[in-house]
Amino acid sequence: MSTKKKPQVTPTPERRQELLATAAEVFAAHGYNATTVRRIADEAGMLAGSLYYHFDSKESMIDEILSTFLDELWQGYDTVLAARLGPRETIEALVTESFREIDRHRPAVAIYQKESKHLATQPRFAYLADSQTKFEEAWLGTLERGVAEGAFRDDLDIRLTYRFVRDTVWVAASWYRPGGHHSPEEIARQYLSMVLDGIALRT
Amino acid sequence: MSTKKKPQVTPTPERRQELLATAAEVFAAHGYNATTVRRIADEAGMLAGSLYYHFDSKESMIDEILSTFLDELWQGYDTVLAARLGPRETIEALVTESFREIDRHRPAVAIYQKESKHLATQPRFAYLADSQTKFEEAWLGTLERGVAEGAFRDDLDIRLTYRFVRDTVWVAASWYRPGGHHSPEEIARQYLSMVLDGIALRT
DNA sequence: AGCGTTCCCTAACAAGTGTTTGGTAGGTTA
DNA sequence: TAACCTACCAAACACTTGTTAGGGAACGCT
Repeated sequence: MSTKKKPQVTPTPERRQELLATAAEVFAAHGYNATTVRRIADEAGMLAGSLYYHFDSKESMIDEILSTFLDELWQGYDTVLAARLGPRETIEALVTESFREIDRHRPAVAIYQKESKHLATQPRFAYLADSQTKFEEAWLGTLERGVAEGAFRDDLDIRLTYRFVRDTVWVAASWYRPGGHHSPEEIARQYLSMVLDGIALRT
Repeated sequence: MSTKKKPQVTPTPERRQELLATAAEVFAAHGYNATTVRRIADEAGMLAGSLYYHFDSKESMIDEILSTFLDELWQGYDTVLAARLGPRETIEALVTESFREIDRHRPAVAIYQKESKHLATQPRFAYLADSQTKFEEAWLGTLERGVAEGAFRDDLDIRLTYRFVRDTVWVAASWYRPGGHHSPEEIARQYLSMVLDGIALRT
C-alpha cells in the first residue's frame, strides 16, 4: 500500500510557476502596462477570469516575479561578498554571477529593467528601492576599495564608473537568448576583459 | 506701416513644439502605454480633447517625437562618417556625438530605448528598424575596420563588442540629467577612456 | 454513492481609455 | 461692423481594461 499522494491533474504549486513563467515572458516582451490579463490567459490557454483563481491581481503577478528573482539574485551576491575576495576578484565574481542570473531569469531581468523605476515609488514595491541601494553599496564599495588598493584607475569619476559597469552588465538581458552559442560564463569572461582592459589594442 | 504679421496669441508651430516637448517628458517618465492623453493635456494646462486640435492621435505624437530625433541623430552621424576618419577616431566621434544627442533629446532617447523594440514591428514605425540596421552597419563596420587595421583587439567577439559599446553609450540616457556638473563632452571623454583602455590599472 | 476540492468557464461589472462632435471666446482681416 | 480663424472647452462616444460572482466538470476520498 503506497502512501504517495498522486496529484490530480496538475499540481497546484507547479501550475502556479508555469503561469508566472508565461506571464513573465509576455511582460518582458510587451511591457507590463501594455500587457492585458486576457493576453496572459490566452498564452496560457485559458480565459482571463481563470487567472484569478491562482492570483488575486495582475500586480501581484509582477510582484511575485520580481521578488523571487531578487531573492535569488541576492542569495548569489551575498555568497560572493561573504567570500571577501580582493576588489578585482569580487568584480569578476559579481559580473559572472550577474550573467548567470540573466541566463536563469531573463524575463524577470528585462521586466526589472523596464518597470522597476516607476514601480519602486509604490509602497508595495519598496523592496525594489532597497535592493537598488544595497546594489549600489556593493558595487560602489568594491570599486572604491579597488581604487584605494591600486587595482583600478584613480583618474575616473567613480560614480560614472559604477553606472558604466552596472549598465553594461544588465542591458545584456535585452538581447541575451538562453541556448545561444555563448554560455553565461563565456559572455562574462569577454565582458570582464572589455571592462577591465578595454577594447583598444595595447601597444 | 509694417507688414510684419504679428502672431495672434501663440504661434502655431511653436505651440506644437511645446506640446511635443511636454508629451515627450511624460512618455519618458512613465512609459508610452502608461501615459494617458489626459495626463499630457493636464501637464500642458488644457483638456484631453484639445490635444486633437494639434495632433490627430496619441500615436502620431510619439511618431513625431521619435522621427525628428532620429533625423537629427543621423544628420550628426552622417557628418562623422563622411569625414572618413580612422577607426578609433570614428568611434570617438560617434560616441561624443551620441552624448550630445542625449543631452539635446534626453526624453526622446529614453522613449526610443523603452518603446522602439515593439513599435518597430508596426508598419508605421518601419523607420525605427531601418535606423537600427544603419546603426549596426556604421558601428560594426567601424569596429571591424579597427580590428583589421590593428587599432582594436582581435581576440574579442565582434558582435559582443558592438552591443557592449552601443549599450554603454545609450543607457546613459536613463540617468543623465542635463545641467549636471558633467558636460556631454566630458562624459564622452571618460566613457571612451573606459571602453578603450579599461578600468583596471595598467601595470 | 456522496462529498469536497481543484481548476476552469461564462457573463457581467465599473472604471478608464483614446477619440469625436459641436460650441465659443478672442483676436485678425476685410 | 461683419466674417473668419485660431485654440481651446464641455460632453459625450465606443471600446478596453482589471476584476468579480456563480456555476460546473473532473477527480480523490470515505
